Amino acid sequence: MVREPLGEDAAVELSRMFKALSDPVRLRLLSLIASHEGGEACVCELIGPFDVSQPTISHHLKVLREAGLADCERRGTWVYYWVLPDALARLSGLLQAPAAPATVVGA
Amino acid sequence: MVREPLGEDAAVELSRMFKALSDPVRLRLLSLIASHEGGEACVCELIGPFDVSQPTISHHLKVLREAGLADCERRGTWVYYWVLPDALARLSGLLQAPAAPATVVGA
DNA sequence: GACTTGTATCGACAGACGTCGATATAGAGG
DNA sequence: CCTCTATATCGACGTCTGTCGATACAAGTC
Repeated sequence: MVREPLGEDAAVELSRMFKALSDPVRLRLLSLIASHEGGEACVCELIGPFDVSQPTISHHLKVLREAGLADCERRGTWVYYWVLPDALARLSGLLQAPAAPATVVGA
Repeated sequence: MVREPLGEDAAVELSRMFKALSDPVRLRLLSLIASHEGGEACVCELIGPFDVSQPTISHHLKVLREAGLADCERRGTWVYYWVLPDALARLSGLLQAPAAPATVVGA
């Protein structure tokens, strides 16, 4: 990001991912999933911690999935979600550069 | 983020910063500023690259400022903007952990 | 002071977003 | 097959957001 200006297409794609992170409920969902044992969590464990309804949680999980930040799988009655580390790593790397102006990260 | 669930207050604050990154124009503005010589750019250089009006660019710059991602200073007729690296580094660090599950980053 | 250029603010509008209650779908178990 | 639990989808509602044109403000120049 600090090396060269972001292209228009790249900016559109990246902004979609950041938009998925731009809601407090979704951020907490993501961190609940990521910090959960085994790196995955059942939806039924993700409803209690919030003051919003079950359909709203389901909506937010869908947004995270469609942004490519998480994925899920049904196992019997339950659905389990996990974070996609590569997506987060990509965003992290994008923001990282400006913070270390003197550090040679190359190679 | 992977260590422990994000608190409600922290999530609200962080989501505000991510929201500032959730628009393609703002992402490109930020990268234009960051990649500009000297790490800062005059507003007059930030209008040409976009298809939106000058008031819209001014609005987006204000959003970046209010999110704590950038700051500005007037010098005579012109106003210069620069990125606040610490803010980006904080977001970067938050997203970084899940990407390196086996790497010991501690110490 | 009048004029010009650079930047910010204002008011309006269309579209997107977060939320809800109601309801549909999926699978397990009687 | 009926029921129960878990999850997703639907339709509606109020609010927030990105955009614009018009205009205000700031600073330099004549």
